[in-house]
Amino acid sequence: MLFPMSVVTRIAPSPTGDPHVGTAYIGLFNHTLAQQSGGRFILRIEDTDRNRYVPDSEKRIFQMMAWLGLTPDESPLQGGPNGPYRQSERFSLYGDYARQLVASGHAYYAFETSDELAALREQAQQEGHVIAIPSRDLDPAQAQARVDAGEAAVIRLKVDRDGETVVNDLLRDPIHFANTEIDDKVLLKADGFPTYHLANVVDDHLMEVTHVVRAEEWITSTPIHVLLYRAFGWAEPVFAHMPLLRNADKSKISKRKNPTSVEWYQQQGYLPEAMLNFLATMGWTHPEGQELFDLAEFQRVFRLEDVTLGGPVFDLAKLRWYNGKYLREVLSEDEVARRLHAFLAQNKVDLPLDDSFRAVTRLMTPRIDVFADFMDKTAYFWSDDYPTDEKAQKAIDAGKELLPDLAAKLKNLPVWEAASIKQMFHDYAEEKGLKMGKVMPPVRAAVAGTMESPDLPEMLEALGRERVAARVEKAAR
RNA sequence: GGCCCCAUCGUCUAACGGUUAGGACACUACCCUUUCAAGGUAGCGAUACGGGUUCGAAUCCCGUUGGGGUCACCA
Repeated sequence: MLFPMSVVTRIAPSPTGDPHVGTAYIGLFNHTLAQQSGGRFILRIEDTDRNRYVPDSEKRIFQMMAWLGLTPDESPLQGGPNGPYRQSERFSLYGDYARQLVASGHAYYAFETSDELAALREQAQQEGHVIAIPSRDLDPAQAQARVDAGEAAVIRLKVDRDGETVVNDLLRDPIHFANTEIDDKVLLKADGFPTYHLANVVDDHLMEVTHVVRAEEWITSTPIHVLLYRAFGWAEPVFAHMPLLRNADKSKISKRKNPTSVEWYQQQGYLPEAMLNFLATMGWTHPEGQELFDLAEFQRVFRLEDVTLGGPVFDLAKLRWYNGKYLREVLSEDEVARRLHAFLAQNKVDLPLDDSFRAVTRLMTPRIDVFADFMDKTAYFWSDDYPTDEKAQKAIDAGKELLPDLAAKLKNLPVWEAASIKQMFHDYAEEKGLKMGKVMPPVRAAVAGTMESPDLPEMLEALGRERVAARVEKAAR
C-alpha cells in the first residue's frame, strides 16, 4: 500500500510535563510517513487545559524531537502556512465551529452543574447505560436565550440515539460502536476553551491532516471524531491506532515503572540513533530481519500496514544492547569519542578531547553500553586517587615480590607501546618461568585498582610510562 | 462493571493454509583470553484453551480464558 497523494501527519502533544517516550514513538511513525510521500509532518501543541499546563514543557518537547532528528515541517517553532500551531493561540476559532454545530442541530447548549453530572453519571452507571444529559431536550431557542442572558453553558455533541458509528482503522477490521454507547461529549467548555475532541478535529481539518496515527488509547473516542467530521461535512482522515508501549507487567507505560522521560535517556547517555532504532522495533520488524538500521533505511522500508498490534513491552535491556551496538559497530571511534566528550562536558566533567582521551574511549567502548557507565569504570585514568578493591589488593599482595622488577623494566622500556610492553611481559614471564596469569594481575591491580579493566599492555600505553611506573613502585612498597 | 482493542519463546518479533515454528534481547555453557567486556559457538525456551472449516490450521470462523484501553467541562 502506498499513499499516492502526499501524506500530512501530525503529533499533538500536550505540554503537561516531561517529554514522553510515547510521543517520540508516535512521532517516529508520523515523521516517517510524511517523509515517505514528500508530505508534511506537523507538531501541534494542544494546550487547552490550563490546569495541567507546564510552562517549559513545550520547549522540552521541541528539544526531544530535535535530538531524535524528527524535526517537524510545521510547528510553533518553525511556523508554517497553517498556524498558529498552539491551540491556545487558536482559541477564537473553536467557539465559532462549536456554535455552527449548535445552529445545524448537531450540538446543543448544556447547563448541568458538575454536581448534577456526578449524580447523573452514577444513575446511568447503575442503570447500565451511557449518561443522558437533560439539557439535550431543551428548546433550542430557550437555551439560546439563557446563554444570551449570560448563563454558564457548555456545548455538547448531540449523538444519534440509534444506529451505529463505524471507525475505519487502517490496522484493524472496521470497529462498530452502537450510538447508544456514545455519550454527548462536551465540545466547548464553559470557559470557552475547546475540549480535545473539538480542537483536534477542527485543527486536523484546517491543517489538512490526511493520516491520524496515534496511540491505541484513542480508539474509543474515535467515533466521536468521526461524528464530528460528518457533522461538519468534512472528509475524515485515515485513522491508524498504534499499540501502546507497555511496562513489564503489560500495563500502559508509566513513570512509576519505567523511565518515560526522553530526557532521562539523554542524561544516561543513550544515543538518539539507538533510541529510534529500538522504538521502530516496537510493533514492527525490518522485512529482511535486519536488527540495526537508521532512519533513512526505516523510511525506505516501513509500511504502516505491517505494524503488529500486540502491546510491546518497553525492555530497557534491549535498548541498552542497541546502544552498545551503535557504540561498537555503527559509529566510528572518532565519533564515539566526540559524543562521549560532549556528554561528559554536559555533566561537568572537563577532559581534553585529545589522543589520550580517544585511546581511553577506544578501550572502554566495548565495556560500556551507555555513556553514563563511563566515568565509574575509568576513574584510574583521570586521577591517581582511585580506590583499590579487595580482589585487586589480593592480586597485589600475591605478586608483590615481582613488582620491583616489573617497575624497573617498565621504566626502562625503550619504546612505550602496547606491543613492546606486551613483549616485555612475555620475556619476563619466560625468564622467571611464570605464566602471564601470574605476572600481569599484580600490575593490573596496581595501576587500576580493579581487575575489571581493558587489555593490560594497551591500558599501560594509554596510562603513560610515568604514571604506570609510579603506581607500580608505590604498590611494591 | 459496560463498550472497545489485542493474544507465537521471559521480552521484541518472523511465518501472509503445508517450515524439524525462524531470528534478536535476556539467561546458561563452552571457545578466545592477562582480568572484565566485546566477539564466536551451542543450549534453554512459544503458537493460552476448547470447538469447528479444511486433505492439511500458529494462520480462517465461533466460544472461553487472559491481558490492555476507555468510560472527565484531561489530553
